[in-house]
Amino acid sequence: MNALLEDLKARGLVAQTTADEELHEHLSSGCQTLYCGFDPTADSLHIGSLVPLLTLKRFQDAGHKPLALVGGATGLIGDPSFKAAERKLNTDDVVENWVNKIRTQVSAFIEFGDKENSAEVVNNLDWISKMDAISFLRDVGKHFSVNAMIQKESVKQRIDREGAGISFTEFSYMLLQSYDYAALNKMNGCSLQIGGSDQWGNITGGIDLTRRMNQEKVFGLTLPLVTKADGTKFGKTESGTIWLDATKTSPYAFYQFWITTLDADVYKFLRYFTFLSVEEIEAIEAKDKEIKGRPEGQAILAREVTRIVHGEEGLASSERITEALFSGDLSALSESDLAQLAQDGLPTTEVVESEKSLVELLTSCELAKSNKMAREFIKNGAVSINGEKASDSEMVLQKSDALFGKYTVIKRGKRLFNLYIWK
RNA sequence: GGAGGGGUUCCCGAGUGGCCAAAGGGAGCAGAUUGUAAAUCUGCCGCGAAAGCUUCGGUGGUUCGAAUCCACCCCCCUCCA
Repeated sequence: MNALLEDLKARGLVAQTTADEELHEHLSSGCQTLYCGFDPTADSLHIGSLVPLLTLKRFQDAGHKPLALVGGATGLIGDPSFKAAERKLNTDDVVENWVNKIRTQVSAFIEFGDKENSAEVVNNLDWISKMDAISFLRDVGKHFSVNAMIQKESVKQRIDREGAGISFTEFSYMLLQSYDYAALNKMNGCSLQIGGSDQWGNITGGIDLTRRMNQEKVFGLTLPLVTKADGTKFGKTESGTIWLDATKTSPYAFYQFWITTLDADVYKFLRYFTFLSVEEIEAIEAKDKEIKGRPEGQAILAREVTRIVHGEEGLASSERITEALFSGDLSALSESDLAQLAQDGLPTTEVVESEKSLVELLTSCELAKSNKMAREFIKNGAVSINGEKASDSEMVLQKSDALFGKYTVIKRGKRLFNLYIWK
């Protein structure tokens, strides 16, 4: 039995594996090379990629060599797996730009150097772009049966479902990803591919192709799709996707995302997203069960994950804001506390006028999408100014009323804040 | 290339000339309750203070009036070649 694999299973991180017993042996017989692909579909990865990224690190910590593959080539094609509709193609330079950003991002999660198990980042454009159409069709395509490909669950809905469809471009995606595996096996001796459970079809395709092209037996392991107990989609909030890039989702917003994790999910997420041991997590859970009232799991989860993604500083600033906004009296904050909040990344809006209506203040930032919504929020009693509930929808705020003649903190709903700085 | 079916507000999906800013569901948001949970209940859910304005793939047209009819175009699906 391999300890790493046992730990992954205990964490619920193993959805499927190929040749389970042999994989145990394989991982127990020294440093193995594994890879996981990340396709550039935006200028940043989001928390959906966190599980595979952390899993690469788990393998590295156990002595294996992780390769992070950035899909410079596959990103130009688009993975159809479990996607309801054909996707728009992005241009070369857009994808290239994204590749560079994601390469940097991915690199933060694994360790580089000159050790046997030091990580590497590879780009499949390096080998796929060298291949010509004839070789692709003869050397790769010949190994695939269309009959088998259309049976794959990952493209079924696109083939069976009335109104959907799949282009040859996207249908070919599986061949490219499969070829990646064979190529990495040949070049780097890579013998394990990991990925989300939606990648099962692509991974097994790669395993088959590697056997046929290189006569090598390689393995696959998929990670579970992260789901929430209430059935809603993981990783989205009102303000959209939770990105790993601090300029797209602030460390504070990131921290808040984890704080609001459902009780029913929090211990599972601790297993998935932190490096705390399974025993430690079980102890937290047991303790939370004893005390009634607010559990500690969410805070620990938020702290651990924010630290992993945004470092100690990002965590510290997130905690400062959270502390100030949620457990204190806003009017008790000092001028320097308020300045610090702005510094820490609390959403901030500058006000140049010397007076402005509450409705306008709300719509000038993310707090309200339209005047109508702003009035609705005020009417419902959802808005408070410096901790005081606002009830007059036609209210006008003066600069002179601001805290220290400069700051106004407006809250909408239970947990959305904006700091206004009067100039 | 031929024949047929389809593109509706975030998603699914109803709507075939006025009663349609457009049923229903989901998601989302807000209030009460609470723990910055869950469950439940209530309200909101195109813009506008209102008059009204903009929206049902695109562009034109018919009509007093169009998401609904016509023409052309774009995109998707199915079958045939």
